[in-house]
Amino acid sequence: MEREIKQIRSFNRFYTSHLGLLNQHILQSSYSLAEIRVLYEIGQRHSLTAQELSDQLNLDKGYLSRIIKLLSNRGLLTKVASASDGRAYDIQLTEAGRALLDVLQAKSDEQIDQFLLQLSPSERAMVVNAMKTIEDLFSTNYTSQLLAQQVVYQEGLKPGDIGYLIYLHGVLYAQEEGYSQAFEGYVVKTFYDFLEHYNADKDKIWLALYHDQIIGCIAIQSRPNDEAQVRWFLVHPVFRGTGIGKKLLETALAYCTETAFRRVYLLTTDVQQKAISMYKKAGFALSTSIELNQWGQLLREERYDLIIGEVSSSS
Amino acid sequence: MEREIKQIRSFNRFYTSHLGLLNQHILQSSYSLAEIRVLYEIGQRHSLTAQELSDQLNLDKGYLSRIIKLLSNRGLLTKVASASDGRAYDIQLTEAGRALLDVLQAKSDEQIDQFLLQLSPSERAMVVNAMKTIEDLFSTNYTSQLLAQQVVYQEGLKPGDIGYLIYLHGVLYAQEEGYSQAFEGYVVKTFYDFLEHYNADKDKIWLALYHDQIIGCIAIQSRPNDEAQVRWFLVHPVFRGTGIGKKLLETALAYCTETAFRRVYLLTTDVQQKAISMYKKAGFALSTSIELNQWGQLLREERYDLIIGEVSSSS
DNA sequence: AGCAATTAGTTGCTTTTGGCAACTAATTGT
DNA sequence: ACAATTAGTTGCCAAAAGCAACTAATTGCT
Repeated sequence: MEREIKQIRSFNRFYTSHLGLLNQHILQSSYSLAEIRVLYEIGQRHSLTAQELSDQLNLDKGYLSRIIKLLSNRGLLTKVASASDGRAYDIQLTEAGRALLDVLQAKSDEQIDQFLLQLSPSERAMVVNAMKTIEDLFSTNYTSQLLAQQVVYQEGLKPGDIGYLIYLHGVLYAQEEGYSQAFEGYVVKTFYDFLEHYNADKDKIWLALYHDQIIGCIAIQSRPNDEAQVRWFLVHPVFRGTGIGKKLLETALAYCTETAFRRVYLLTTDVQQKAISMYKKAGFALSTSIELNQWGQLLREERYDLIIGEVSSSS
Repeated sequence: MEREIKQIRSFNRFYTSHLGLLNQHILQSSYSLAEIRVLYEIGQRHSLTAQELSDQLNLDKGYLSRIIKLLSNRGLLTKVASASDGRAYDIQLTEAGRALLDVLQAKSDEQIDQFLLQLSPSERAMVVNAMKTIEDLFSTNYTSQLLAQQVVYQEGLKPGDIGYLIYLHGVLYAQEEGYSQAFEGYVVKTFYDFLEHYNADKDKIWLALYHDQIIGCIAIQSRPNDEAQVRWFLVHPVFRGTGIGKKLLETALAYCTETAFRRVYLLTTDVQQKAISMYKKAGFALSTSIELNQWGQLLREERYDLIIGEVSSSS
């Protein structure tokens, strides 16, 4: 936690100075930062009262009153007596105000553009994704359900995906279950096996992506005798409980049905209760289990099986 | 690009208001924002001159001079005549200044803490990573040389490292050489092989880390007959040309010498000219080469060998 | 309905903030 | 060695911003 606070503090200082640079062009215009913020806010929200502005921008109402008077004198905005409150005014931009705002915005956009040009497309994507992440997580009305709405599903792999999946397994299982480094080696082995015997007609992998980042995964690996194994079923903790796991599992099982696998099985450990309950809901039943001392833990490895066709659709 | 600019503009407004909220407690103290920023900057960088402060914080030197005088009068900082420049002063915090800064920082930390408590550990990690990314890519002194000064070297692996290394190989070789997805599968295989025959006494891997992120790597895999193979030699493009590759290679070869390997070899392709020139500088010589149609490219795979003891130290 | 309390907005007054230019003294480049 | 540059200071001034007293409309309460 200490380290995280330090990082955030550092970022705040960094971005303060960055925003300062961005706003320099405004300081060179004949308007103050506060004036521009007022213009901007009105532009954003069509019509509002001085009170709302003062709340939103944290400006003293006396100061704000003068700013509004000045902007009004210059013909950038109009005050219309409020219909519902005789004390208040609805403030709106005039055409001139809108035009000025557009010019200022274009200038600021140009600076952003200038900066973006120095980056490669993938670096740009990184920046934008990082900003989205921060905005999403900082916004007070945040729920993981909201994040989940932006998740995209995709079948198949692009370069880097396998590595990232191994990374996720290594990091998350270490963090959550205390698995040792050896577990990641095991994951490498399973992927090696998958790729070695890869059959494009039968083997499939699906990813759940949030802003191009993998946050969920499931795969079907074909086995002899029309059997199939579910592998690498994983949902990033932030996104759990939002239906992403369910969706992935459904996708994979639907595929098994249509591809005429006779039986689907999977291996898991007893610590994965959340996943196990999803398996059971989907019709899987425990078939065998063994004690293993593995990955720095004493674990019970369980095998679950599902006979296709026998599923009692319980959704 | 248009979409990206819009996203960034939105983030800037969002974070402006966020920072405004964070800074409110400072405005309630008896110091101005500028004064606090000065204190903060001095606290961060132990000792600096007014000039450096002015550059860093974008403050007018006249204004800054007065701020420094005021803070000095209040006993928060001291001016020591610079040893190297008779015009300049080294500015440092006094104990009182440090104490004040600590109090202010504690207040701001408390706010950040309050916010972080609402997030899960992995959400916190997401925020911190996103901030790091932005900071890295935005830093105006985005010269890799400067970034490289913050790079830390480390021997051995922690959970997630192998996956991340595979990820880096997959992404970078696809981006830079156009290698197909199959290349990443090959990397998985090499890691599988490494882990399968892992011998803690002989096999080693070194990482170069920037803010805990892997940006460079090299490994030594022991082979029969006192031979060793150099593997996964990689430096993230942003950090190339900063001596990180050289340092990694030197570390690995020094290890080979002291571990009494007789011969070191490595496999590479002719497109890796930058790496090859480093190998040659280190004493490696081309031994064999074959044409391969692999990973979506027509490549010449080359083997380089170095007989230990025969090295003509050319550094 | 009537009256006290509250609220939206304005204005006068004041302090603080911060920019600019002229100045001193030390340093650098040629 | 001397012009040009640089670090830092100071005087001067305008813009920015806070505070309190004020008007006029609204709300709440009995």
